[in-house]
Amino acid sequence: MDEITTRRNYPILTMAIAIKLTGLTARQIRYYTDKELIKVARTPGGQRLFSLNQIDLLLEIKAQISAGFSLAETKKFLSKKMSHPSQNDDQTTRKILFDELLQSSPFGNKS
DNA sequence: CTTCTGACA
DNA sequence: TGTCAGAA
Repeated sequence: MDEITTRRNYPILTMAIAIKLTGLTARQIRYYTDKELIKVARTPGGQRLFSLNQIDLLLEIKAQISAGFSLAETKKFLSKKMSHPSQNDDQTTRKILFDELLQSSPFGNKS
């Protein structure tokens, strides 16, 4: 596991930040974490702390729920996602973004 | 002041 | 899910 991955798993983000970054309500975030859709870290005082990766998972949960999936289905979906990290790593993502750049015109034909 | 839990609508 | 109370 490289340093970047380790840092992206550092749990230091508060509820307030998670709310702003995901657009979800505190109620929803607590509900999802309680349902173990994702397991978050806690401060000695019991406050939830999220890592960048967990914020990302929250966004995926939001997308799944918005798409009409149940919590149970979303939970399975995330489990599968976790078991196939190679499908979503940086190299793959960068190639996708690069290919998209190649497809757009380099001559600013769109205003 | 912010977040947590449990509970009721 | 929203919201309220009481505690941390």
